[in-house]
Amino acid sequence: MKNIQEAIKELLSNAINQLYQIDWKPTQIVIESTSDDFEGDYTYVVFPLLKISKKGPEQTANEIADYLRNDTSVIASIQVVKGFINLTVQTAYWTNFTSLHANNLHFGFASLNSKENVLVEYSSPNTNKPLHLGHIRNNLLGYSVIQILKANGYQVKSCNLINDRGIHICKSMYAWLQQGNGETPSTANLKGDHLVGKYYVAFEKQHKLEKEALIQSGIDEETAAKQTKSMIEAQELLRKWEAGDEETLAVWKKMNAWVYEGFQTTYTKLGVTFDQYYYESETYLLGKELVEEGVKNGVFFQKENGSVWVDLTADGLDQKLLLRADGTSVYITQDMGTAALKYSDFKYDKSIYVVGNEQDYHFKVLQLILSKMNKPYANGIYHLSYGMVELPEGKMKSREGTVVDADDLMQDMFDNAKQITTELGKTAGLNIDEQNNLFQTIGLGALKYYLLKVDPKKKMMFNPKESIDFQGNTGPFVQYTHARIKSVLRNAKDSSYSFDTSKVALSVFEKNMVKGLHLFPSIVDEAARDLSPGVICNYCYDLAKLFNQLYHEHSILKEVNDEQRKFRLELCVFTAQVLQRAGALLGIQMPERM
RNA sequence: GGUUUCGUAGCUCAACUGAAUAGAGCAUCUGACUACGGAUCAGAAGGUUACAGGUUUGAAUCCUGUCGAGACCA
Repeated sequence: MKNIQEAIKELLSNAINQLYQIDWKPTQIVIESTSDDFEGDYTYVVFPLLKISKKGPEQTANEIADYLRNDTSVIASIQVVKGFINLTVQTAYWTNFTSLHANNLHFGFASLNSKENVLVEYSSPNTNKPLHLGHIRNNLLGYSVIQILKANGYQVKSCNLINDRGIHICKSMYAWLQQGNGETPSTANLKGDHLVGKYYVAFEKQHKLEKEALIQSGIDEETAAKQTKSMIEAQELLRKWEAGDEETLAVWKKMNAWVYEGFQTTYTKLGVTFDQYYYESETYLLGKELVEEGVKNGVFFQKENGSVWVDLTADGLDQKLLLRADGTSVYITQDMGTAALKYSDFKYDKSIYVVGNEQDYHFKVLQLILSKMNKPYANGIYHLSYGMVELPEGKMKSREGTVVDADDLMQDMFDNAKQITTELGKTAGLNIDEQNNLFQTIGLGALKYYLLKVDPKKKMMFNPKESIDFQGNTGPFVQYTHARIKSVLRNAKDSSYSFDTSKVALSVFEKNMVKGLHLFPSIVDEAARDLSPGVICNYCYDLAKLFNQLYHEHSILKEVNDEQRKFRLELCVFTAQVLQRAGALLGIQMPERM
């Protein structure tokens, strides 16, 4: 069966070309869904055509409508309102469509691995403190984008570049060595990442006290910050680390191992996974050869003191340092090297970096440099730049303790789900494991939906004092609808739901439902084009809402007309199937009951 | 100082990339069947899309300026 939009565009282009002696391809025609206030399924707006028709909007619309009325195989009726042609599709198209795809578990998805190779880097945490709300947004976004791309046929691999070295981890190490008394996650009864984070905070506290003392003694703040005992010692640890000092390396390995264990627990709870891990301790020296290569080719230039720069002023940016006078590299140098490494590992066509929008400038520079060097992987680099999660007081700051911890938040969501579910008396018949599973599914569903429904590019607000809703435009609303459908299906007596497509009448509600389902493929496509899980969220909500409206207006199981009842049951199957698979694109599970 | 992103209902977010009366949820108020699940459904109220110009048959959307917020680069 031909896609209905394509068929309509073809009819329209035929009509327009015949009437006005031009040659418009069907692909040039734009149609849209008819607004709810008017009768019809699809609408063509004639205004762009007026210069060619040399007639008024209504007259032009009527001419086209009259032409289209000759062929009723696809279009049942046409209404013209001012410059808008509203087309109503034959009912049989919708009933056939339902019967054809209700049980099609690939509906809306492209065939597997039919498109380019994509590498998605996401999460990329530092190892000196636990994950927070910002990381959750990153992780969910990365995971969901991967599922969306896979559904569109891309071959996708994921990676996580862990920032496991540098001054930040040395700070935690110093504080632990000073004050830790050999404390471990098990003796402290604390997740490893939280334990290390505790010492990071302890370091900052001590550093602040020492700094204030120095300022009291007349030293300016900037120098004071560098000259505290704790900072000097942490820098010393970093030097030892770089020199390969065994004792330092042992502490570093031990504390990082604690962190990884903690991270893994959080990742598992969130449901995210990675095909490959990169560690900065192994990649931070990369990129220097690329800098040399660039100097040789004249893409970069060297200043008298030996430092290497690239001049991006012609591209509207500044001159950018690539290698310091003492030969040490900067962030961008490493990232150049890592890009090369990733390319040799994955031979990607596209490399997506899920990183916050505070690094927009950085990625612009990275891509520009690599394309100036004519690297084959330069054009494939794409920075999926997402907005920060803000609190009512502003940005989260670990130093000021205004951080929403990832594990705490997930626990809160679990507790809320438990409380609400119990209050509603929906735990009957479930054993403890099943209950905990359910609370987890609902709590995480609410959290994931909440974070993913917002356009990734936009910053978003989170108020810890107002708990995330379970009603209205939320994850649990969609989950509830799915559970409700499953309940209806459990109670159904019919052995088969196949129906005669010509013997079914469509009410407004039934038709809206079918049209909603019909949209799914284009939604999956749009979500990949925009790399936006929010598109999927909004769709799930709309679809669930359509079902609930249908459910209220029509009885399904008690419908006496056999064909109509089976048709509605098939709609149930179809809707549950689409909700379940759309949810999977978001990492949200759809429970059988809740 | 330069670059850049953003500003939509009291709050949190939409708006198919320029179309018909700018839509949802939360919060507030009102209502719903002895029905297959009320975490639901129906309704009311809430808007000069920050402001001022411009382009267009048509602007929240594109252009210019102003104000405000954030981020980044010295």
